[in-house]
Amino acid sequence: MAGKTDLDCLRHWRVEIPKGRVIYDAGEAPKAFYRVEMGCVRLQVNGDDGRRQILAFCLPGDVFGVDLERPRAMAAEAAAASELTRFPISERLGAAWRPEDWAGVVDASSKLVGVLAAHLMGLAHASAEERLMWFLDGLAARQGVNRANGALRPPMSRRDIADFLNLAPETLSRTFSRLVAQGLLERVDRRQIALRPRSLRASVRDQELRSAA
Amino acid sequence: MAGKTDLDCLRHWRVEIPKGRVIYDAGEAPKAFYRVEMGCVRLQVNGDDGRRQILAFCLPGDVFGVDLERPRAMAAEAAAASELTRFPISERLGAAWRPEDWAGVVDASSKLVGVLAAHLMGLAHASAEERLMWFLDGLAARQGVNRANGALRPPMSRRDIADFLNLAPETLSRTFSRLVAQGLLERVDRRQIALRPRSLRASVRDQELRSAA
DNA sequence: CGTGGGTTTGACTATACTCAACTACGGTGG
DNA sequence: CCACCGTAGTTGAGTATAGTCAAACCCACG
Repeated sequence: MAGKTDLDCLRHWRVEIPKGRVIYDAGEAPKAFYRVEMGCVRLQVNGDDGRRQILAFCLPGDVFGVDLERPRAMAAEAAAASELTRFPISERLGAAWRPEDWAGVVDASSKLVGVLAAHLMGLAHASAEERLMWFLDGLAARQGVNRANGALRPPMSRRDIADFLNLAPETLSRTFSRLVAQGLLERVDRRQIALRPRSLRASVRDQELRSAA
Repeated sequence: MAGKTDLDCLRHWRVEIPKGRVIYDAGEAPKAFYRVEMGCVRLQVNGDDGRRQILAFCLPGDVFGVDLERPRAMAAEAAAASELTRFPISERLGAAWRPEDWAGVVDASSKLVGVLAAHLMGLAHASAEERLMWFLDGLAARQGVNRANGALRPPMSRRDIADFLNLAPETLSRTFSRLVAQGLLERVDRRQIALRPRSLRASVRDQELRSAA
């Protein structure tokens, strides 16, 4: 969702958002779009029965809220204390925008489409273990890992991850434990996780199968 | 996904697509976007294991393929014999486009985001019965029903519906039967379905509960 | 008239959910 | 500084829902 073009030519400023704050809600008229500079924002749809589905996590560099001209289809909330750049949308929407600006917005929107498509695919026909590994791999690729020990530090709560993967929090927790038992993950400390490199996983699986046989 | 602005000012022409034909594939460079005039197009992601997830069905009036400037995240195939309007994308992407044209593209893209968000929400935490009713309600709202008997005629195969709802075809079939048994649906003929109006459903549910007690 | 793909039904299984208890951490106040 | 409390997370037992494998069926097609 990172914009390739230079959005900084548009009017913008920084804002700080505490954890849990609603940035915009579903149904609102769009007044701005945003870029994440620090922290983590979750895009979500809230069901009428209190359930929620998290559609995407936005990390530093990601642009969100570009679905203009209509009531917001989703809400955006800070999953962690965050710093954003806010790009207000004027009434005379984009009349002064250059083609590059439009292309940047289309690009961001297209990226969101790609992310949602990948998400839908990730959830489809995948077991809880596969979903979690898919999520962690994606997170590691986007946010990077500690070079020393390969540790990963998800900025969002377990609850958020569960709602993202469409799992009950209990199932997520159990799945974590199972992956640790299989040697695919390691708990570095309370909030850090070390991922076994992809290249080693096949052998781990083999051991698993051999010991089962 | 219907474009509000007048896309017809852009260069375009009609194309006919037989059922099952691939319109574009995932990973391709985008060469055009399209509007459905007749028939039905499915947007899908194909898993490496032969599985596929259908992300959206595009009906007459819907614009798709506006995710420009990047390899396609998804494939588009004709779910039924279709007629499309093709809008080619020139190399000098949109240099000659007016702001309204850009707005139209952003609008179509935003709508797709909304559709995917709704889809993700529809699949999340919903039983097979709820998913199917959600799908049929949505289809009836978009495509309309036969005024005489309220019958609905899905243009896509059961297999497509199953892949859209992330259900096994067998489960979908069973779910149809269960809803018919509950009186929420009726099979008019082989391919037509009559939906019980929303206003009557509560009473049907009540009967169901009373007979169970 | 025969063949074949898409669809329906059946029996069994596996996976994730629910309900519930328990634990560990972080923040707060004495 | 330590005790307390509340929240988030983990673990356990039982259940329910949808998936899998397998077979029958039906209409459309040649």
